[in-house]
Amino acid sequence: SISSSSPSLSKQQNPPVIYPWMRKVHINNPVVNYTSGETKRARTAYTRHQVLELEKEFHFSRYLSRRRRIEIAHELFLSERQIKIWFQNRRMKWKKDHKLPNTKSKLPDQLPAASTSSDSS
Amino acid sequence: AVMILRSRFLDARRKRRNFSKTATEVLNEYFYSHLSNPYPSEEAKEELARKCGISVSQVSNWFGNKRIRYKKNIGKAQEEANLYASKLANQAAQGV
DNA sequence: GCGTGATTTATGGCG
DNA sequence: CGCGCCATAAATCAC
Repeated sequence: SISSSSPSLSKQQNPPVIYPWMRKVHINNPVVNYTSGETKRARTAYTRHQVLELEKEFHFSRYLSRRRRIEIAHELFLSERQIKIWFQNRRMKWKKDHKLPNTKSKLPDQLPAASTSSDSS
Repeated sequence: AVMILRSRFLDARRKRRNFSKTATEVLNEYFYSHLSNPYPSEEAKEELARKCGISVSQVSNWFGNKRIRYKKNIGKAQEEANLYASKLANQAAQGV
């Protein structure tokens, strides 16, 4: 009676292994839901006005001077850090949108595939 | 003003489709066979994307969602984990 | 209402 | 040193 109490359970042999990646890592300014008891991280949703102004500024220039960053932060009631991060994220999105979906540049022009049939998977 | 509303409500996720069954199968097999560290390299992502007929970004999205949703409910995912673990074992036994 | 793929805020590492 | 890039976390959206 050390480990296996009953051999009839043939189904799960699940080791509750918790690998490091499964641990919660970003647990700042938590918000508690009292009806369910769970605690989750707060993520502010920017207002339509804030996003609109940020988009306008991004259209004007994709990078922000320190001076302009301070101005916008005050106008939109966001922190400098939030403005900086928004522009970083926006540049990443811009890159994703403006890169060709067909990025096969590393593909050798003629592959030794030769035959036009018999490919199955 | 209309453009703003369009950009806000007519973006890509409107026409969201689920991936094919075989694509999901391929992704899950990779995930559960690398459960100790389910972070595919860029090359692995490219191969998975090719096998699944989706983009590398979509592969990244899938792993991001999978990791978060797995660890949010580890117990619930055990069935799926066992399913793919036995599937892997069968494949290994048959030398696939 | 939930599942799931995509998007939006936010973090940390590294150059 | 700060700042940008990048992969990623976590919450949320939208179908």
